[in-house]
Amino acid sequence: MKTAVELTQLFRNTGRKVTAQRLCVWRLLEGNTSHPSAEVLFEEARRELETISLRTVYQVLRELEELGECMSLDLGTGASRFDPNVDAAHHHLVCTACGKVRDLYADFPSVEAPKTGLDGFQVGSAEIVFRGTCAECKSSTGLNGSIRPKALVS
Amino acid sequence: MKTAVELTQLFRNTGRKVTAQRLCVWRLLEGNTSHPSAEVLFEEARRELETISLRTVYQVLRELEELGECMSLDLGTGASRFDPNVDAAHHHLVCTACGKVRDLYADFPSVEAPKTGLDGFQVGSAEIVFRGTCAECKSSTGLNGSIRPKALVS
DNA sequence: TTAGCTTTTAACAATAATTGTTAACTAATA
DNA sequence: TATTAGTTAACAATTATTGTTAAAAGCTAA
Repeated sequence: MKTAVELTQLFRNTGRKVTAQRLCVWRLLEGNTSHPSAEVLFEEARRELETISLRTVYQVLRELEELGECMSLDLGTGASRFDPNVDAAHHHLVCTACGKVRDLYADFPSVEAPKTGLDGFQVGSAEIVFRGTCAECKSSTGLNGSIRPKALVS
Repeated sequence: MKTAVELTQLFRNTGRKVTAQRLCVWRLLEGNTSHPSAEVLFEEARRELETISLRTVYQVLRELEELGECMSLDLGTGASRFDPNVDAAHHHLVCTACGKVRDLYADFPSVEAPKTGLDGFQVGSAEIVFRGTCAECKSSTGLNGSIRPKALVS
């Protein structure tokens, strides 16, 4: 987790200007464990910077990703989710009812690709996605909204 | 893996007519380990049934999914991939260069969610996605095309 | 402080995957 | 064979995301 000063350095060092938008998106993401989508970040950012555009949020997210400050996750919830936690190895719990994503810090020592039977496939990373129902959705009457509103309702 | 006769029964038993389109899509998927997208299945289906439409392929895939005959996978390759292997526990190797998906049959005994620290999250399934480079892409000069052409080129 | 260059914004257009819609046609089954 | 379900074509629509353009705003180096 970087400080604002370090981030500023990083922007400068990579030939980028230190703008309110870049800092804002980064600040909203920093230490954020809710895995927000671009849209959600946009809404939050607007509270601080009323004129920020969704376009800029997307741009900044992509930059932060290029800089290794966050990663985008494709968890089948419709939109990419952004995770600032790029250092610690962790996995994800995805609620199939409401789309909420939680981190799971657990060591799964056996999770490494076998040496044989890969036919030359070179494995770089392993991600585990646990799917299920979060506490709120379990106790609710199904009013939480679904993970992909339009796609699943039909 | 069902036989054509069993599939026919299944369609009839669920009040569906046994059409050439339904059988065709199912046949193309049956025992198929290439995790094709709807588009790919459409192209293959057209060789047998020149008049089949992409719309119908999507419809049939969704039906087969509802019937538990296949599952759709969201592996970050842009389009959903369809897997007829719904019985045997297995995981996936995804080539980040060309988008190819391979099955990985390996037992990862430790991969089950911990009992504690879940805060009421009820885990239903665990999927492991290994990302890396397939043999062909490793030995190629990068002419294989990327996993998400438009999205990654920019 | 200003000039210059980068960013942002707005306002669109575009793309890709997928689903919805309608009407006409075709085919399965009772 | 009549009925009903399924298919097709031909679109429109949706959602997430990126591209584009021109104008305005804002960093920053000098």
